[in-house]
Amino acid sequence: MPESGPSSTNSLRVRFAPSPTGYLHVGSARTFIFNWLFARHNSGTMVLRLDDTDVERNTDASVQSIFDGLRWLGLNWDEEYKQSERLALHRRQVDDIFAKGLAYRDFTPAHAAGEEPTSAQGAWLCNPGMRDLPREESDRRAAAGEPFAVRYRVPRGEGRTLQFVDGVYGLQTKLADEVEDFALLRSDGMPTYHLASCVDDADLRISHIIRGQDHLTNTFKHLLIFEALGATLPKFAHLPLLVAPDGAKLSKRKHGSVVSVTTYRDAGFLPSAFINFLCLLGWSPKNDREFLTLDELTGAFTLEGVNRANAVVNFTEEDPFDAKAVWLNAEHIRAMPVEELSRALRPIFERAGFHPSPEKVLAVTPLIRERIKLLRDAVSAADFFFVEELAPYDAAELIPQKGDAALARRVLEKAAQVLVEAPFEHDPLDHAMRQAAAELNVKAGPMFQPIRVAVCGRKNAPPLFATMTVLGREVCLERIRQALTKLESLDEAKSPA
RNA sequence: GGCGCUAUCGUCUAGGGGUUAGGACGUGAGAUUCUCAAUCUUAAAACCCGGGUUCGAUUCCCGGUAGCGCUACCA
Repeated sequence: MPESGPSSTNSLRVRFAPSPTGYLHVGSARTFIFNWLFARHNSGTMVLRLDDTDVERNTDASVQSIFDGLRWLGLNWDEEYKQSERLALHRRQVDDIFAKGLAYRDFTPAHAAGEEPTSAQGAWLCNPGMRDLPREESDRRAAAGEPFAVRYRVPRGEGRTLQFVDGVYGLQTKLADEVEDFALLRSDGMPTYHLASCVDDADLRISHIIRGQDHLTNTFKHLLIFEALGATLPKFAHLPLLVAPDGAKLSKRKHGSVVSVTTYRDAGFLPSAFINFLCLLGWSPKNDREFLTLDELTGAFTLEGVNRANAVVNFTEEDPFDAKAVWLNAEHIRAMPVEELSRALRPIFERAGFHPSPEKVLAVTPLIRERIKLLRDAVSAADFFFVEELAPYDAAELIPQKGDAALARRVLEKAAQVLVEAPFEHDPLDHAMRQAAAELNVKAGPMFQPIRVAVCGRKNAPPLFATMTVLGREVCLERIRQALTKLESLDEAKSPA
């Protein structure tokens, strides 16, 4: 369909515009993901723009953390901008709007953040004294160096209706008379969010603005700015908000690190699972599917599938992660090729202080992959494969529920005998051990439990023969010997009593 | 306060004028198994309230209520 040059692709362009005032939080991540999905689904362009006009609150650490989060997600973007580098354009456009008479200077001193606005009782719309200040006086005061903000002169008393069709929420209308004279430029010369955002969206030819629903009503102001700019209006689509179980908007301040993307990363979520989970919050493929790969999500994503009600991320004090996110992560882990999963697991083990060879990790991976929900679970699921010396455990664990220490000893002694000779491969081991059980006239359960505890140091572990195969003959025999010693000490402790 | 948005199991959601209101997570029970896990079967669990419209509303309309958002020289 493109008729001209090589660079001429689709004109569909979306942007993700975080402001670097904290780490990347899950709501922002979802907005990013939806934009990305929309762009890729439609072969459009994804723009990343740092909305950093709030000098006071922006930090480099935050910029870093946002990039960390985005990089982890693994979704790329095509173009990158920083608003702070585009100030000249913003100011020029403000001058333009002012020159057209669509804005005016407001010399009222700014009130401090958090301070109650002057007329809190009713809706603040404008300060007629400033709005109607004669141009000569305005110019004179400005020339005299008096600080001022520039405000948009919202049409009043004309009964004008502002409207747009939202890609998610449908037709939105509002009376212009109900929109306040919002600021375009602060008295320190910095553009406001509304101005900078619209100027850049127009300049970067953004075709679809997909963002959080908290901007739904701001959009009326943006309509006015685009009009003043003489720019073509992009399409808007607002996303339902992600909220905490108490219904409040997810905030870094109130909910802490559970809303940070890095928390999920560090706990061992797979990016694919995290993305999958976030997509299911406020969007549905409408075919009862829950587990979706990135490709499947890209193929299925449409704005029509986005719903309108806020979605709860169901975390608690005890458990910071939504159970569905955890389940999806387990699903994605199981869907991963063993080779790939083992590669993902290596750094986890390293960080925990284990340094197994890649081959060993590869051998262990299939044994634990159905037993872990988060990557970090692998440490507690597999530690006994890597330690030189088993962590101390209660000798009583060696005794099967229906049995006594004597039985445990008989079983372990028999096992020690058999294992000296038995080939260390799964099926032959299985065969040999079952035969040993038959000879002892012991059932599988009571037979294998003492051995499992001896070899793994705990009752719950992966299947015994596969585990022993990975551990190897020497380690198994040594641990069984140690278990027998433990049993003796148990007897000694008991007998004098 | 003003303006706006929203409302289906605990949570995420499907659906839509007549359905046993579907799925998933989680929870309970059972099956399987050398333990755990995985897997399978199964159970409990929802249309915010009140009016209309209609032969019939959970679905459409209006009102109420509740929640959320915006109402900054924050974004």
